[in-house]
Amino acid sequence: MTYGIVLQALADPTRRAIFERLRKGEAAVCDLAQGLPVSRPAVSQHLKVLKDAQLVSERREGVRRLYRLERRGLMALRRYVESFWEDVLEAFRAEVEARNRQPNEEKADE
Amino acid sequence: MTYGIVLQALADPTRRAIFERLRKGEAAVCDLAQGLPVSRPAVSQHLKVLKDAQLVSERREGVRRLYRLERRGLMALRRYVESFWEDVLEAFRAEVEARNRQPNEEKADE
DNA sequence: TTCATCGGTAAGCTTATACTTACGTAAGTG
DNA sequence: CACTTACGTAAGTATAAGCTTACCGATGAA
Repeated sequence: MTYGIVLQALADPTRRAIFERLRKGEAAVCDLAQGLPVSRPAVSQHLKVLKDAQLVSERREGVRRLYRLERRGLMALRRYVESFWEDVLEAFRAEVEARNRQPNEEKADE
Repeated sequence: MTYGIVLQALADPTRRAIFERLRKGEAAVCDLAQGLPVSRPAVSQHLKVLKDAQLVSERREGVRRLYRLERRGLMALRRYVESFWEDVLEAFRAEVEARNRQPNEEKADE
């Protein structure tokens, strides 16, 4: 049930850019802001959203705060997508099979 | 780069409700609207977004239009999530290994 | 202490977006 | 033909969301 907030967090392009940047390893807020067309406070706000979605986590080192990828949010999203994927594949298989069985007719349900 | 539009489409709760409803099989617009707290035109607009994201497809049957799940959008999202997932898992394994090598440091994380 | 750096938060603005009602159109029915 | 049903779209509106600047606390160095 937590995949909703994850999807919403990843819907924004700037947040995705931050998220994808963290793939290369942890980074401080000012480092992240430097590669983006938005201000540092905007990055802070985005990081809060990502953190609430458990997509990133934070660690303090002196005066800096290093952000990194966090597994839980992505795991929730993965579960959601995979369960759907199985359904979609199953529906696809059933459709192909029905088509092969009766290529000239419509299929009945169940 | 088509996963962006997919994420944005699935970020909205009403659209997710529609999407998840179609798991049970195809449905017409009026059927979908009946189970939702929004008007039928709103559902039509949401379906357009889902269709643009290749998450659903449409088929006409008489005066009705039956919508169903479409694989391509979900496939794009799945690829995105899986590639990230591998990175995250790899980072996690590396972290665990580093922790095991030097168990004396303070790592009271969990 | 004083100063600089890092970064979170508040306030305000602006655009995006999700919703509504009203209307137009295509397909089936009497 | 008229009439109904099913949808999509246009226009307008209200709220959400992302951005900015300004401000403040926390940390570390001189």
